[in-house]
Amino acid sequence: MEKRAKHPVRTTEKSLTLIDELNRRGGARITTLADELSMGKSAIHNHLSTLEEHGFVVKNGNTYELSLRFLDIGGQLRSEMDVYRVAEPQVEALAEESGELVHFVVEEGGEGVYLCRSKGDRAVDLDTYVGCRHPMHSSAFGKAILSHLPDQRVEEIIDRHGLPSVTPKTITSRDELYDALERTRERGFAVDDEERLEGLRCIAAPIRFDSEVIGAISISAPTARIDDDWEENEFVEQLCRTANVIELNKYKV
Amino acid sequence: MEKRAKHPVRTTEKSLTLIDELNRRGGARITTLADELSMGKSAIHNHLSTLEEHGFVVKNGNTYELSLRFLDIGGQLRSEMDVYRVAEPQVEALAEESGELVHFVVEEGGEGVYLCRSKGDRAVDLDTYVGCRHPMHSSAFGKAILSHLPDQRVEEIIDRHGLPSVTPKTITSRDELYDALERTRERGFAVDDEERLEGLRCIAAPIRFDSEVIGAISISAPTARIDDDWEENEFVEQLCRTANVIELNKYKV
DNA sequence: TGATCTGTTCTCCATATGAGAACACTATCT
DNA sequence: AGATAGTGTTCTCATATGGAGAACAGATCA
Repeated sequence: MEKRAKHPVRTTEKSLTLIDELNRRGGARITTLADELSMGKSAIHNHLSTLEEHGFVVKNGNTYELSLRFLDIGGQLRSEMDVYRVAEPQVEALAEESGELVHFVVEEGGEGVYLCRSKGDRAVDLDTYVGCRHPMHSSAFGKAILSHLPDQRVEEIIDRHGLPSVTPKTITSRDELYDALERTRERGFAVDDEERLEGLRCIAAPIRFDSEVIGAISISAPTARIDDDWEENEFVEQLCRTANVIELNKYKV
Repeated sequence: MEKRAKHPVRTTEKSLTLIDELNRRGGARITTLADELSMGKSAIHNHLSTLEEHGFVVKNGNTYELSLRFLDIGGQLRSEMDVYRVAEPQVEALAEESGELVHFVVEEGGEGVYLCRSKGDRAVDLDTYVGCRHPMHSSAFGKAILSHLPDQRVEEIIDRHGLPSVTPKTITSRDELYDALERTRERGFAVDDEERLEGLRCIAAPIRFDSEVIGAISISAPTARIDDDWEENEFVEQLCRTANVIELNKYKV
């Protein structure tokens, strides 16, 4: 259900395309961008100097880069979310207790967005970063969240993003996904058994408030350290207890 | 030395103004924005739906808000900085060791940008967040960085941002500032004695690489817990040792 | 049910955009 | 050093396009 703007502002779209391209390349020169995007040099120059004047772009020599203004805005958005403030210390505590990699994730636009990340002392070093996005169907946190969204939302999300496969075990059909969500609801937590990265298992618990999901917390570890007899798993208790603490603390805010 | 674009793209400026306004208000409706910015409703509608289509804005009911896309871009910028990757674990370690609030900051556009923040177990709760910006002259980290920048850069920064006062003790003249920078160079670390917030003292050490400053690390605590006989201060050794570790680890990247 | 808020769509003209050419630098080569 | 080939920047003007304003469509309320 991609929404198309009826009257898109083409000039703004050009600026946003430049931002995307700078983001992708980690900075670029005017000529490079002109070649790549087949726009005139003067146009690019005008856009970039406008973005620079407003602090969204910085110029190092002749290379333009996105500025930390994005981190400012993003950080502000995050710090204003009640659930983040409550979850952040708990994520750290769980990372320390479990020794593994712990994330806190919320959903936006049908994708999962990592808001917190904390590494325990033997944690694997995934290439996630605060703010990065990941599809819902191929992750434990995604299934934890989806399992408490109305079916209609789930459909919208699938329609929008599809069910792209990233490993041989990724769920790629609607039926499989709905089965997995059903099992997640029964168990109270979601699992990802190498569906997102081979050699990696994750478990995730939803964070609910007033019977609405507002995020999920997850533990990621090598297959060797997470037993796939889920009910017996030592991390499950730690995870669910932490999720519960976050839910309860949320009431105090 | 504010750079004015010779041929600003006015349409882009309008979109950026909207982003600023949404940022300031934490979301707004079309009518509100139209009244506040004295633009037509249709114009605002076109801009916002364009921004939404490109994922920079999300619509909740009739309220438009900035999306976590900003956190994505900002987080990516941060995670790609070598110095961040090296500093982050050290900031956590220093927070744990000192028990206080520790920040890692870099300079951009003449301001300090917080890249890391970690709280020790008795840390004060400042309203800083990852990505937030603060003037250089009224902070320990700022003076730590300025003290290793060429005078010409320091002048540019003062010209651009002035020396605004935030407490009675804030440095407000160039002479005072240059004296403070001189003392900082002699000591090897910078101090802020209630110059930024009454009741708060900070110490900061520059992080240098190839004789260039690339950031600073700081400890903040209530005046009662930081002795103003700086040379005797227990935190100084912890701080400078950590700064040194970061500088050395940076070579390995 | 009608009144009064919203947001959305449409049309059309004043206006801002950007291609392209000319210019000004800077670096590199001979 | 002087020539050459890259840059980024400025300028102009024909034309695409942005947005005011009006009309429309939903929502919310009395």
